[in-house]
Amino acid sequence: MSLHPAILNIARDTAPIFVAGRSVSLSSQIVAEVRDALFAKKLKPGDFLGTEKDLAARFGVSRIVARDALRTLQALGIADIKMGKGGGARVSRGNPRLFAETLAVQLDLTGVTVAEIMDAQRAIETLAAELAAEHATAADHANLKRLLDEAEAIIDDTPAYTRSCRDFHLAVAEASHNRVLIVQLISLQHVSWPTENRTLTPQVARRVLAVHRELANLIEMRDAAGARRLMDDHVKMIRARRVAERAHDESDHCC
Amino acid sequence: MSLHPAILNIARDTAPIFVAGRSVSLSSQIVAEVRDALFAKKLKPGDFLGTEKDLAARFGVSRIVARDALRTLQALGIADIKMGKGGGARVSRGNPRLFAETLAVQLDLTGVTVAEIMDAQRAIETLAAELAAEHATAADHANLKRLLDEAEAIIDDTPAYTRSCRDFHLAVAEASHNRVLIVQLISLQHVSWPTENRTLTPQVARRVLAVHRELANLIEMRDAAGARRLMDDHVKMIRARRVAERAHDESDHCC
DNA sequence: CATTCCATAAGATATCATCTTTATGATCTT
DNA sequence: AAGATCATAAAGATGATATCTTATGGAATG
Repeated sequence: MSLHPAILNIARDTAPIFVAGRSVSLSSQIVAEVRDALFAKKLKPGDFLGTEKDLAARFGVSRIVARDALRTLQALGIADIKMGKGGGARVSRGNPRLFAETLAVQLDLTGVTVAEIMDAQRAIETLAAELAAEHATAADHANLKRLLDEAEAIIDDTPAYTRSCRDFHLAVAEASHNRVLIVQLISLQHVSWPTENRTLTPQVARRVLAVHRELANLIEMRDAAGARRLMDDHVKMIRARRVAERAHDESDHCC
Repeated sequence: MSLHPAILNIARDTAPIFVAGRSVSLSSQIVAEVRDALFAKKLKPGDFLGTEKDLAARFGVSRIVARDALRTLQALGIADIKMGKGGGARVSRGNPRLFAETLAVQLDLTGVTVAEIMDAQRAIETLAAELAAEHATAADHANLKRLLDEAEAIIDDTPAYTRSCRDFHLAVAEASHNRVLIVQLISLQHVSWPTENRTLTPQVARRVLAVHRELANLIEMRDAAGARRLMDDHVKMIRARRVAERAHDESDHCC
């Protein structure tokens, strides 16, 4: 039997079992079933969920319904679907990127401001810096230094330097070894980080690099409180710049 | 024309336009188109996306493909779909609950620990307390007091008291008036907050209530630094309790 | 206020197209 | 002749299409 028993307990009969009232769609019930099985540890990443035909047969529904359910599970990042022989749906390993985009969409739809995002980013990054100072490994220290050297080499290439700075901040979060903070930072960067940094002057770029160097130093010296304070000030500065940029954009659009 | 122009620029011909290679599915291309239109501010919440038939006709695909795309957009929280006359798909207003569940699933799939979640929660809640002290309105203060009185009345009803405490923490986040922090806290609570609190003694419950009262006071007195410090200690305490509970559960399962 | 009508999503069924893995077989090389 | 390599076919799966029927929700109608 390829399908996990947890999935089967609802599809125990050949006849359709969902027909009562049809208050919610059949596909959403399948989705709920799989999600709950996941939370209940009856399913784990990598487990085979079955092919479209499998699911249709087991739940006593048409292939369309099974497809709808798999489309939803796929969008939710719960299932990975492969085409071709040996294909079908499997329980996904986590997908931070997909999740980051989902958050980005939701923040966009909610209409949050840059200030709100940057404040949340400050919350995440200050703790990340603190925990990085406590938990960073030699590999983390080396990675931070590599990024700093790379940044210094491309300091005049504004787009590349901006990307490098983003990677440095992410590397600090990775050094905290807290995957929740990492995922949240990726999400927020996806929304907040500019693709082009028009107001970045060489002077500012050098000051930012100096702060990053000091931050890497504090982390390596395991000065958690110092790293937290410096990151706090640093992100406050970034926040001020972003808010100013946004205000400038708005006034541009008005005129 | 009911559909937004941004959607149309890809469906400019009657003949199928996606046929080249079919390297990615037609439905995913429609999804990408809508998502990008959203990010590019060509679409905003409430905008009509069209009915299944509309989309199928405009993109030159079958109704099933349009369905698949709508299923995905729905799962991503981008589209709301209504049945019946006058129905169809519209761009969604934000849906924090959906998002919270998505995060919960991803954290589950990634296999993060309680400690990681509680650390992230500390980051969010300490800043929320700080900002609440700065931005809370009279309505926020009243809401916090109402929740405290409610908690005192039901302090012996453990499940209800646990829920009330969760609501208090959420109310603090709401008093910060930062929607990103609110959404993130909802997500984390969805994963971390126990449905039943077996190790909660009356003594601990009273101490928690006292801390909450002091926190509400500091917020009302606009003592941002004090509120932050107190929340920091409070969440650290909660973290210690949760980690201990989890360790106890693990050992239970082993024996 | 209840009823009817109708547009719409939800669901079912059948069929074909396309993709991907796997097995097979022919050909080339040693 | 044995083995390696590449082309090809088969099989199993999703992707896509067409055409139905059914359930639902809203608005017009009585």
